[in-house]
Amino acid sequence: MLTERQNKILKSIVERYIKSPNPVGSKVISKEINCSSATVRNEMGELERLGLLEKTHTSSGRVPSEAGYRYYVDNLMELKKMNAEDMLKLQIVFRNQQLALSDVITKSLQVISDMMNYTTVVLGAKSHENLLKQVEVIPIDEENLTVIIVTDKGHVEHKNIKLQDVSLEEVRKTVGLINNLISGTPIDEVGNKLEFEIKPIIGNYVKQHEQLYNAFYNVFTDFTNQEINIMGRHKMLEQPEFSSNIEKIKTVFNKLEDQEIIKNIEEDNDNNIKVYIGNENNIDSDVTVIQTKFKKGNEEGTIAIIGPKRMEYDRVVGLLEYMKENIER
Amino acid sequence: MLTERQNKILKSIVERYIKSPNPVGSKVISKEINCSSATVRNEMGELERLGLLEKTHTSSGRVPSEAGYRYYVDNLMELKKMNAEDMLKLQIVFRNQQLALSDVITKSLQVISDMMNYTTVVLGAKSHENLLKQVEVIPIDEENLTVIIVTDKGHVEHKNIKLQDVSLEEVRKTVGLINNLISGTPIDEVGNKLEFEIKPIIGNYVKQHEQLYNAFYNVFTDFTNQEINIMGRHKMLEQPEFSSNIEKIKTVFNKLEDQEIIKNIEEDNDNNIKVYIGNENNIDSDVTVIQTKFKKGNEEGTIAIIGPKRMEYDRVVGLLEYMKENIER
DNA sequence: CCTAGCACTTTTTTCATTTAAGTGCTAAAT
DNA sequence: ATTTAGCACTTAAATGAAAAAAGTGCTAGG
Repeated sequence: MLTERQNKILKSIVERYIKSPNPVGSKVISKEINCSSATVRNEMGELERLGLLEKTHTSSGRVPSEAGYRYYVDNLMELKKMNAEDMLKLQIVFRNQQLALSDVITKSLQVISDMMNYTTVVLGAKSHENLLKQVEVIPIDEENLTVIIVTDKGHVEHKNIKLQDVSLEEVRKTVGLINNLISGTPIDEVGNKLEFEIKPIIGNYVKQHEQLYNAFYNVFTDFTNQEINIMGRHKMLEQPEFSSNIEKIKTVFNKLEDQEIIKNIEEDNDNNIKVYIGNENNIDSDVTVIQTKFKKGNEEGTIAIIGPKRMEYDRVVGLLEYMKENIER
Repeated sequence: MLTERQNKILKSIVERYIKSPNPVGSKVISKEINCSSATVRNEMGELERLGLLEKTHTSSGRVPSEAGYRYYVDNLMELKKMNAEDMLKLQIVFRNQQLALSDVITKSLQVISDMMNYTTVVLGAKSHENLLKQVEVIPIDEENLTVIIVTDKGHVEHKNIKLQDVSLEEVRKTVGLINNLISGTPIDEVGNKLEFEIKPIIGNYVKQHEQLYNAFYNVFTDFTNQEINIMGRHKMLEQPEFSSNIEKIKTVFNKLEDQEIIKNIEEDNDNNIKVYIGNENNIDSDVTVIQTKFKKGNEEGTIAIIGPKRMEYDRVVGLLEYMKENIER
């Protein structure tokens, strides 16, 4: 357990470093806590021995280590209440009664991304939790039609397909079969059921049944199993630790690719706000992911905010708490 | 008019510079054309006076100026026929009979982006050319429903809306009215017609008509007037002239934002392949946009490839020609 | 236990020097 | 009238030495 003074020093170093990314020396801290810089140096040495601080070179000031951030988040950070301005911006979105929940969430995370300069993500429910609810088709012209898929969690997608020598009747009949026989199936198992339950039936009365089956099969396998929305993709460029390092930027951008992100956002078991610092997450050792699950009615998902390790933890956690509250009621 | 030799020298400089971004000196060129470096220097001086070449500093080799690229594209460039490998990759996409045209285009431009390391864009027909064809609704639950909008050009979008105390009947009736009365209207005028032709009618028999009207109004104004697909957004980071300049990257990324891009892609009147070098385009003085309109049946749009000014003009133009051919037949 | 003080380390900045690449121009050669 | 050899000159990039800045660790005394 750290002493009161050590806590104070660590907190100050973390917060100063978050404000501006320069190693923190003993002098500034000594002024702050009214003791000599030598004393602070001794304490810093101790904090370094404990693995909470690091030096960038032998005679540099200290920067927080990953463990240092962890300790800060777990023990030192005080939640700020949101400032009025931020709150106002978000209220405008939340007050809009006409937006579907998923749009409210997406829009407010867009706002957060802009005000914080971090990347934000909304993930819908996982694929095996998304059950096929309904399929609809809208004919576009002779050969093309749009297939709309709705899941029980309210995830909607549409895809265009092209069919030759298949009548609209045949399509509608097939859709009817799908809706009757396999709605309720987890999306990622629909392909299978399509093959073993639908294909044999339509084989009997649809001439181009192979083609029709293939088209629907592809629509369902293309279905983005999980709804994904990434906002402020290139906000990372605003962060000094990245903007000076193109290679880092590239790897992070790749990890933020639409499909990629799913693998990289942690799966949480509970509903609390989680902070994954550096190597604790799957994206990059230099980023922190702060995320939480939300659940309102039958809609659920995860919202995440991704920034540098020196992100404004207190402010972000405050924001997410506020988001969660507002979503869930 | 340039002499034969000047053409040769300019061509060589442009092509060498495109291969690797270093100023080209007189010595390499002299070997290539069998005359002394002094002669080449004289010619280079002349080409510079004509505004086709530039120096990066008084004693540096030459790099092509914007006019130099222009001259190269207009007079010197020889179209390469596509290499077999590139062709094969694209054929796989084109051969897929089941993909709707717009998906074929999007997927093949994705392939091109990957193989060239340039950003690619597909724009659909312009908003006032997109006429509302059909509106459909799919109820999701008590309060939420999905509205699907289809235009005559085959542009489909869906949006979720939330309605309180509005019955499904009322919604369906309203949709029926829209389909009967204002389908055929350019998308960007639908808002108006909604207000003056639909609102008065539903005012009579829908209790929450204000709410219902607002919801539909928003759906239509949110409709992305022009279908936009941007692939390989951060391929720019692979280009040396950008990866060393974060500020440039940021401005280019901003110009490549979804909605922003529409303003920045030139409007062409004819169907030829157009090359917009540096200041000739609206994106950035350091990029070149090569684009062409396509039209097949009632689907039309523009495809564009965006890269550095030193992009591989011959290869890209070849690719676009090939794309156009394949799309239009 | 705290702190003044100092030797020491490392990075950053500055400046001078050298090297490499390439030019423009002159005068001779073709 | 062109072409070319040759050389003085320019600039950027690389190298290196020296000084300045920031900060540390440790010792010895309060």
